[in-house]
Amino acid sequence: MRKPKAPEANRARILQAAIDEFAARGFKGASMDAIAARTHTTRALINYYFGGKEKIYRAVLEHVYGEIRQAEDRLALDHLSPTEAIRRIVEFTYHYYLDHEGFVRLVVAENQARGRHLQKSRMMRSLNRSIIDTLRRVLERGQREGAFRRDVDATEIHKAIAALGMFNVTNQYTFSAIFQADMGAKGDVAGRCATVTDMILRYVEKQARA
Amino acid sequence: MRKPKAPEANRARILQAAIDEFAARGFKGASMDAIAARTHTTRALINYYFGGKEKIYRAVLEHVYGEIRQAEDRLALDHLSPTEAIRRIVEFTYHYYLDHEGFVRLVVAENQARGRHLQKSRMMRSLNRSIIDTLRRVLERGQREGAFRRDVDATEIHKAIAALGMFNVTNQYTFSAIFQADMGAKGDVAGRCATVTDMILRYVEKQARA
DNA sequence: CCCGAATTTAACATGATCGTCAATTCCGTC
DNA sequence: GACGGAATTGACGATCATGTTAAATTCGGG
Repeated sequence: MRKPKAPEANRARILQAAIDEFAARGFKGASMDAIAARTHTTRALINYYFGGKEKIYRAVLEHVYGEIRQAEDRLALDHLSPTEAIRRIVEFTYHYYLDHEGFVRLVVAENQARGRHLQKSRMMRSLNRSIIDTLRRVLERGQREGAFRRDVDATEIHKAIAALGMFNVTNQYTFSAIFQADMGAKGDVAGRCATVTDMILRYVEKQARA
Repeated sequence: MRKPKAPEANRARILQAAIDEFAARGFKGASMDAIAARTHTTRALINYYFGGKEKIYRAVLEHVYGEIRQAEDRLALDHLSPTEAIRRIVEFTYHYYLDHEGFVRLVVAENQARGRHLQKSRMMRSLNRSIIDTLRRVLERGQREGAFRRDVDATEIHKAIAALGMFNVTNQYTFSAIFQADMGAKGDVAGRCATVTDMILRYVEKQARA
């Protein structure tokens, strides 16, 4: 043991502040001083811990991606019917984005940067197999039971779920301003989530309902 | 008449350069000097024409939104069956986003800024009624003919079309990096567009097909 | 041919941000 | 209680970006 002054706790607090700052302002817009201010420390200390803006940004990305994958793995789907399992996945995803706008904003910012920082992170490749596998298992089960169509691709379904769920958060400002329709966490959230669930289910199920 | 040196042509060239620069780097990331360099002029001249970074950015937004709405209005849907009309709308939107990544990136950037600049622009409100009205007319026609469900909302459908089309462009970097699936303009574009069309049609049509 | 207003340029002043480094504080250990 | 390395800070220098201003240039009209 050497110097357990506050290294771990401090590191975690700084990381959380960095998540908030990068989510709020993007990579370029975020200020190291602002992160320091959020934690009552100094810019120099953050560099001492993480080694620069790029480095701490990468740490932020890895952290938030790890969190959502972890949450996805906690979904208990085995005892649900395929239809109910899909419904649960969609609703979980829809609300996860809604409740973690910071995560969504980080993903968007990273795409605006053309994935430049993500590519430099090796750990991503392995971390994200699980959600697709989970979805694929449900789809195959539904196909075996005769409830789902045969020609649906798990990746494509995941993409649709992500797209519909993210759009509700990412485009809430322009869309609601232009079309005067509630988006994000405002208005009839449950109703809009049900619409998305319906759309996905109608696509994967063999016969239309109602 | 006073001094028609090169004001209009210059102004247009500067605006186009600004569109490219803001699309490539976002509001904060964009540099007035970079815009000037793209047009072989100087930063001071741009300020002379537009009056500052905020102002020219607003001009950029109004211009690109005007362009897409204009293109949408050129869709000739009256002689198509409701189903074919929807198909055409989806395919048009999907490809418009693909072919105008700059527009998409501007929309994303503006949402990341929480629509701060868009709100300051009065002209937006009026400009964007048309696409929803067009869609609503098609849906009502389909309902009268008995092909479409009664409980579908035009705004909600437009949202879904926009979400699925935009995601293909906006999230191509993280998504394809993580899930090794082609996105954006790479891979089986036609096939992915067909998937989206299918999903929308299955949602609005009364009975599932195939 | 010259004037004056519209255009265009060069240079200035200001402020923000980042990384680094030497110096200082802190705390467990001997 | 002194030591030594980890933790933390304050200050510096360099870079970059923005808006302004005063000067210079251009061109149509008188």
